[in-house]
Amino acid sequence: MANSPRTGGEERDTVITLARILGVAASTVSRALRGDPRISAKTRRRVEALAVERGYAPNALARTLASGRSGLIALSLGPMSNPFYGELMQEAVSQAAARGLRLLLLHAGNGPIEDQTAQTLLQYQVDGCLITSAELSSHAAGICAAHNVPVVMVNRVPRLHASAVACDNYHGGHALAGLLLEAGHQSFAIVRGNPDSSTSIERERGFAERLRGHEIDVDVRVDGGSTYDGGFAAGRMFAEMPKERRPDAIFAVADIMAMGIMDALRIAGIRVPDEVSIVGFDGIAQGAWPTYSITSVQQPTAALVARGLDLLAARIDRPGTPDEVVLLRGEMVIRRSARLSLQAAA
Amino acid sequence: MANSPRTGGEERDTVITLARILGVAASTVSRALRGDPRISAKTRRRVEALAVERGYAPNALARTLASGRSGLIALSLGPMSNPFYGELMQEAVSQAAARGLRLLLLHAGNGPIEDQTAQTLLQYQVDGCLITSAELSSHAAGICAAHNVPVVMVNRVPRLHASAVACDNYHGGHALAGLLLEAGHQSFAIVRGNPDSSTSIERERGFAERLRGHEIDVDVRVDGGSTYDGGFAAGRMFAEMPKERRPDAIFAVADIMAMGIMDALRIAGIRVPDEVSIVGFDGIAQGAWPTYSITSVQQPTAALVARGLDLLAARIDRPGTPDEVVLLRGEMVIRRSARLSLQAAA
DNA sequence: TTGAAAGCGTTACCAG
DNA sequence: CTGGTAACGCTTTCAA
Repeated sequence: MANSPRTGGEERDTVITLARILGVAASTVSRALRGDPRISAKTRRRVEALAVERGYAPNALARTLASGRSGLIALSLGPMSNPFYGELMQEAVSQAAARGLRLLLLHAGNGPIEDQTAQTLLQYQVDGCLITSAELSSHAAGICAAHNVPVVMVNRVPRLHASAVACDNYHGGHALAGLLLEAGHQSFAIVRGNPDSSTSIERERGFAERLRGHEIDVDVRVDGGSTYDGGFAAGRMFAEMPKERRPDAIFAVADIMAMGIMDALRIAGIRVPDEVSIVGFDGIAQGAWPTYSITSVQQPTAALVARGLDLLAARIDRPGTPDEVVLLRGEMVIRRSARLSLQAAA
Repeated sequence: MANSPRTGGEERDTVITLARILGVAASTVSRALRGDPRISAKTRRRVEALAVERGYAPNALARTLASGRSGLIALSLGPMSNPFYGELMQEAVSQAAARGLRLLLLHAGNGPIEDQTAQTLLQYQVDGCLITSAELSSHAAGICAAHNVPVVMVNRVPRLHASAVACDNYHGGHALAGLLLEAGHQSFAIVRGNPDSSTSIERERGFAERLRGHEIDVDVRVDGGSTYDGGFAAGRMFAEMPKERRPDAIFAVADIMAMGIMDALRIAGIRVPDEVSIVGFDGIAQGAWPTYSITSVQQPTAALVARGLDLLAARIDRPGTPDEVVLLRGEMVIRRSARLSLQAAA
């Protein structure tokens, strides 16, 4: 006798329990419960009724062992200090549940996913990985590839083989630059996030190229590390510049940095958008707070997650399916942190 | 042949693979890998060496099936719009990993945990549940109890049978009231969170009782729903009150609401702390931002999670272990949103 | 100290 | 349409 389940609790029902009660085979119960079309409607109803009556829940682990499918998706999240990841997570939890998938939380925070963590992927037989931002170590990525565990990156386009869903960052940056140009801005700054993430790079590229189309260069480029503090530091730097040399429009590649910048400027007594226009990216809820009211590009969070799960499902169901990169356009949200016309200029 | 693992990937090693290579029994490999003392040091070394060499990872699911222990902890989180839960989550992920446990994400957001979700607990044989805020439906709680799945609530003291770890909310509220009294405040308001959560109730009670000790009553009580928007609405209400009738000290039972209140007051041109003192609770990172700088009680997040996992571990290892409620004191963090002395009063 | 075999709960295959 | 049986990968009991 191998198993000694939790002492005290009543023994759980199994397919065999149900089968015995109904006088059918265990395999019949199993098939009926999964809606196998070969089972007669009558038998199916009897089985289902009994299952409900007794509160039977199939053992997902045993099922995995037998079928090779766990219904588990590994989830890795970026640092929670950026509310964007929290929003993404909530979306992921509810959408996964709706599809009958469970999320196994692998990692949250800065820094790469440790190799040791990658073991978990195998140990728990996850059907796939959903990775937002954080980089998978190449070793871990190798493990996934070797064992055919599909990987989908959300909000980042991968260097390594993996599928991805991201906002069309280039397009968003492009659009924001357009908005600022129309408002008659002359000198521009960019506050970068993580300087080697595709997200930051593409947003910057879209922005800069739109300016170049007007023969304008970005005057200042600073790294803000995708954090509030980084934004705040950048904001202080702008505040300390002599007014003539200070850019009159700033693009923070993440709203969370825009918030830091705005706070630093406010403390320095510099008025937004009267003296400086600020635009951000992500469309996090906090950006809509009245004290910030950030003009931004809203990430299509729900769609990002939905398409991410689609890609995962496709590669789970048809292992050969090639990698795919999906870009979704975000919507520009115009609020009050950037001025809209020349008249309003100082 | 039941199983058809992922097509394409090399077949994974199993205890049997290793056993065959070494010319020993599978049970020997199993025992050696788990450090069973009965295995000779020499055999153990050989097994370990081979396991490392081949990157062998035991199948956690098969292990669960045989042993009854999954190493899985179900995690349920409150709404991510309150950064406190994000902080708690990061802490939970890293501490769980350090203990060799994995987190299965059950739920995140407002609203109770659905009954259907509770099925997951059984299906995946979780060893225990860590629940922050959100209420477990009584049906779900019943399921846990019947199957002896230990439940620990973090940041909330349960009505139902379950263990709990929380900040000493009463004490925190008490301390904050003391601070405001010392500063010479005369009239007080409380902005409640979720009016029937133990968290909100205890914070309010501690605060009010300290005032009562000085024969002072709380003048205004409003519900803020533990959200920024709720705080903002409350702040607007305060701003609209005639100055003579306006409380000169406000206790928001959550920092996130304090932020909303402060923004509303700032917009109305009311100066903090010169005209009104604000204190919050939780000690979230955003509260330290220079534009807010909230005087608050810092929750001992890391300790909360650590003790929570301790309680869970205890009940997993010794199923009979009785429920326990642990209260941890938070530290008061004095910043600039509340004035400190009479002089500073308007 | 080690081996052999049974069993965990499910699904898949092959008969009927 | 349904039943029987083997198999998934591991742990555990029992025997040696």
